[in-house]
Amino acid sequence: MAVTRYDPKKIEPKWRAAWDAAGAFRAETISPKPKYYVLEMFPYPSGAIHVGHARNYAMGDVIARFKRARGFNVLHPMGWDAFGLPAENAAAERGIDPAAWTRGNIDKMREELKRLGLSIDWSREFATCDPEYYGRQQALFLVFLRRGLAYRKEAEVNWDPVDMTVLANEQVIDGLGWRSGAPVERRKLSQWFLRIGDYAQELLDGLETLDRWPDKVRLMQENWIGKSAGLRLTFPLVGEAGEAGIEVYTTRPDTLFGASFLALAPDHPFAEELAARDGGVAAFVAHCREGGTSQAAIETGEKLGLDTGARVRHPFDPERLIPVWIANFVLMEYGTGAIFGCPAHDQRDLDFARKYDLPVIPVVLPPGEDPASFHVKQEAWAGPGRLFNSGFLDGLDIEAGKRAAIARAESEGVGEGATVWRLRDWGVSRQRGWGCPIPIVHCPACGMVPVPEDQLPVVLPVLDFSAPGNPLARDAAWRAVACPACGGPGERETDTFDTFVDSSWYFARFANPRAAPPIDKAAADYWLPVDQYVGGIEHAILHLLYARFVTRALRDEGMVSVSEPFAGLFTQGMVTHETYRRQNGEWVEPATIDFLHEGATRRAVDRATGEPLVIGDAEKMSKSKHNVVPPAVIADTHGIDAARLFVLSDSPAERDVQWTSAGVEGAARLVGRIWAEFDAPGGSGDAAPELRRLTHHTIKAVTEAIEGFRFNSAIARLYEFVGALRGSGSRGPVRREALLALARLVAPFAPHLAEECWSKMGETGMVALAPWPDYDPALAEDEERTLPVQINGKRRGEIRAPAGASAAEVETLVLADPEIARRLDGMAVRKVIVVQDRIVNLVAG
RNA sequence: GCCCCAGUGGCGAAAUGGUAGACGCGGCAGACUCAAAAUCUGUUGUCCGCGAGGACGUGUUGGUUCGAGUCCGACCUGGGGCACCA
Repeated sequence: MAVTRYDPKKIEPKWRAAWDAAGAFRAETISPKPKYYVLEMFPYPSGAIHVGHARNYAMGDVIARFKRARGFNVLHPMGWDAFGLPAENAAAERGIDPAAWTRGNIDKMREELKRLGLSIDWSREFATCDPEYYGRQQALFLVFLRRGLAYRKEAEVNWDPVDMTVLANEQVIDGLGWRSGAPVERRKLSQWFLRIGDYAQELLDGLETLDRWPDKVRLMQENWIGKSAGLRLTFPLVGEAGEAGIEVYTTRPDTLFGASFLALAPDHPFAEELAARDGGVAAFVAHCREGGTSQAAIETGEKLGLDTGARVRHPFDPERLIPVWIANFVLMEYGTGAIFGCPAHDQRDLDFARKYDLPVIPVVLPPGEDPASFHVKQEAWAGPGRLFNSGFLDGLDIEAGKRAAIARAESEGVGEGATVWRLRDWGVSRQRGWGCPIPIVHCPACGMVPVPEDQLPVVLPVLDFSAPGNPLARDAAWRAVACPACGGPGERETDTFDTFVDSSWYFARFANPRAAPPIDKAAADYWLPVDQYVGGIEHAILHLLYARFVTRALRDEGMVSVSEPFAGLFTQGMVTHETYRRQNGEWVEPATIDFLHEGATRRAVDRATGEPLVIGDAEKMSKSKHNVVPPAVIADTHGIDAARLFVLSDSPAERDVQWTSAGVEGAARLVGRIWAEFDAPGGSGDAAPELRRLTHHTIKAVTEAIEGFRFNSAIARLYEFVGALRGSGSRGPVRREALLALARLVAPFAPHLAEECWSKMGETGMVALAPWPDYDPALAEDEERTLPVQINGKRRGEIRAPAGASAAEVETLVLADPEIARRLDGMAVRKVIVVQDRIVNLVAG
């Protein structure tokens, strides 16, 4: 057996130093090889790498190392999504500079990441808080401004009245500010928006081309974009002069004759107009605003309405007058901010009508119902049927009714078919200090003036978080600046960009991160799109949609050539860990626990006190639950290779994996067994043909598994191969071929081990740069097959047949087999089904 | 409420419509050891049988098929996304 014990603590750092020294993972700028761009979503520098990061980057690394071995010029970069709230919190709590805190975290995490043995081109590293990066982002914003894709409008923010600061949505907990505990108010501020809506149709259509994205993500984006087709039409106001009317949007124009009220959003212009002259309306509108739009208010919120007294005429029946209400459930941001209510065929409208005693007029007759006796009681009918009580629409089905109603509205000039999107324009202003400053100067004479490109970057000052609020807004010296247009005194914009802006173009910057322009066109044309993007499902919508939008906007400016930034997307699962609590509910660290096994049951006790602990569900690792396992601890015990093998082997890559110490020990055993094969002198027997076949079979299986992201299956094949290698007791050139193949197959998963094995075989150069092993398809399969034989679908025996034997040959063999004949027990064979090389089924009776 | 996904041994899981449970964990037995740990070997879906072997078995229930974990219908359970979206 093995002569030496495999010691990852010594071996792993040795090979990392060797890769570094050789610059092994530097991507070539110009190369005759085909390119392959692998990218994992870049991390926020929180301060520590956890096992979840390790799994994420290990997956990308497997792909990167595999593609490199397959002859691709691979780009596998790393950077830092470095702006954001945690730095501000740390700064406020500890009175330190957020920049220094972030830089410190980056330095720490870079070292931890390097310990994972990732094949990253570190020469391209950057952080979004580098002025060299965010200054170029400011230049991109100028492009958006120039193209009319950026604009300013009033929008609501969460305002903490005690801390006097704007809160991010995640800082509002149950309607209260997370620090002050004060009820959060809605405040209107003038803010910057990007016109993602201009690209709604293209972003929707583009999803069809993303055939290497998970269906789930495409579907989520489709729903988020939320295209809906309907009718926009105007109800004329009674007693108002001329064209005055209220425009509504509906997806159910077929039910127009069932309209019994109109409802306006509380902030609808006409509602505000009414409020200005009617105290009752004003009070109601104010009341609606108070309730706010907090999650709790919406979920438990009562449907409230107020009859304004105004009346409109039905567009298809001018004699019919319809009351105009204001209702708290109507949103100004969607459609026209006004709806018509058809209580008979919409549950929410029905609830509202019952509450305020409005008429319920059925206009869709469900199949099998009698028009004379059909009534809607407490449940609206949203199903199919024939229209009735509906004038010119009578007798039509719902779809025909929609078309007819739209056609009539258009011919009479009262409305038109319209498309409405759920997708809203992207609000990018944040009233935060630790972010990319928006490059605008407010000048009393010239208004809003963009900072000219040659005056970029607008650099952040040293931020003082000792007082509440946005430090940029408090920094008078930083704010004061000469107007770029007139030279008079101006003030800098104090909003910074949403951090999603930072992450929506970084992949293009990696193509040449030291280039003078934001994006080096030639380099981007070579590297983009990202061939394989890897990240968490939590970014399925926002980050991935914003990046798709920004890429298109930059394409229209001629800065990149692609429309889609990410050709392939893989969404990986999380790493979870069991949780442990004392009887009093306190969380306990796994490292301080002893586990007692009694047969198949397992108990946890406190190592120090022996107190029995409650073993809870596996949950995402988090500090608050004390179930975090830092990779450094694993590196010191089992080695990083074992950790990489374990997190990739125990579950399919897209699913969560539960971290267990037993599981890592199993992976560490595999590491030891692989090493033992290389370290052992070899057996005395010779099973050459079988080993040769198994070698080729394993190469084929592992290759296909990696290509399909089935890393768990790939590693299972490695386990089998090592087990067979040990059992074969083989020696000689066939064994050497098998070991060299094994080292190369292991390299993407356990790269340090693979290098050590490779060098043990006397190979020069590094396995990280060695080509992937080829297999001979003919050698990968057995020459003779065992075919199960079924009788009437039940397995009743098996026969041996040459690979590729024809149906007739197999049939002859089966029918001649005495055991099969016995099992047939005199039954006549009516039909023989032969699936080549797989199975035989006899239909008998 | 709408949309989507998943249910397979004690556990994580595998399986182009073709031998269900590969591989790992855990368990059991054995080897090595004074002993333990580590390591190695064997075994391990359930039931019946001394055994050869047999029956059953992929959430439930129907169907398609020579053949269904896989395809289709209904239902149950769990998970995810969206949500006063007109």
